Amino acid sequence: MNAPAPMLRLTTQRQVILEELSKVKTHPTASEIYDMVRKRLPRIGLGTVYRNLELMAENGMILKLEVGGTQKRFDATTDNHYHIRCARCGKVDDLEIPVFNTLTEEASTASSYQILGHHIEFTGICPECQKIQEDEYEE
Amino acid sequence: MNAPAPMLRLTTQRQVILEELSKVKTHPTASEIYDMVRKRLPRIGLGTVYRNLELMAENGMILKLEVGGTQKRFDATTDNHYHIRCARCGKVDDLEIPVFNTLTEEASTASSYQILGHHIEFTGICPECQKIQEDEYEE
DNA sequence: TATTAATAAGGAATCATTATCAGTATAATA
DNA sequence: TATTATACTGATAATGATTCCTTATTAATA
Ligand SMILES: [Mn+2]
Ligand SMILES: [Mn+2]
Ligand SMILES: [Zn+2]
Ligand SMILES: [Zn+2]
Repeated sequence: MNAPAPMLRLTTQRQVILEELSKVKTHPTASEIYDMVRKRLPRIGLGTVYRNLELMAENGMILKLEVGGTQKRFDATTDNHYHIRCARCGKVDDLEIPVFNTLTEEASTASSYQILGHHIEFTGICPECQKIQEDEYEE
Repeated sequence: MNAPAPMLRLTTQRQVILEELSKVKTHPTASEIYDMVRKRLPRIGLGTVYRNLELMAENGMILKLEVGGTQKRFDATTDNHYHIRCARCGKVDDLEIPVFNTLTEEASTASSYQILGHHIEFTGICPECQKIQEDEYEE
């Protein structure tokens, strides 16, 4: 059996991390969140940011996105939705298309895994990077 | 303008890496591939494995999977298909359901990104881990 | 209030990956 | 074939993201 989950306290640090993450739609990395939070809590440690993001993700308060790139990203919007990542600059945006709940059922019949969920990651070039590419082509 | 892409030589190392990767369906990590290849080329360096996996992925010879977990995984099957990852042991398997080509079109209309493609990652519990969980429950 | 448990901060440690570099192999060319 | 240019290897160092560890605080509870 597993140890009982410790009860989560709503510390100042935890609260500010959640507030700052909720303010943005950019799916920031841990160190980006660290920079945001540090403006309000200059003494906070990077480890604290990591620990709390991890804990909050485990408790379903936020999403931990394991998308492409070297760093994990975080999302305060917890309802299931899809993402698109720019292949050039790495930016991650939400993609506003309906979630395919049927996919999970279809996967259940096709696999011996017990399906828990799914995530779709689109890849593309963001508008800004499209412009840059056009400029490069002219040279 | 960008420098011309250097021509790829088919070195022994590159060939053996590709052959060993093609043998398995497990989506191995770089260090797992290193272990496989070392049985045939004991002097190969880990850096060589990383370098060649990267180069072959850039040239479309293999896929570099940016799925959840701490390590990248590689796949010699380059046609578009979906994956499922065990939330407990991290194993990655193919999921045999048809690819939704319509998704890319739908994403194009919903987003200002220039869509390049998409990948679906299902999450679940693999058969082996299901058994382990049952055993744990009995205790 | 005394005790216990959760948490913070800071720093060290770990792990995956990438960069550097000197020497080697291969391909192109004279 | 000899020469030259270029891609490549293997060893090692460096980097970067994340986790771990230790001590001090803080909050909850008896
Ligand atoms: Mn999102
Ligand atoms: Mn596959
Ligand atoms: Zn971009
Ligand atoms: Zn498993």
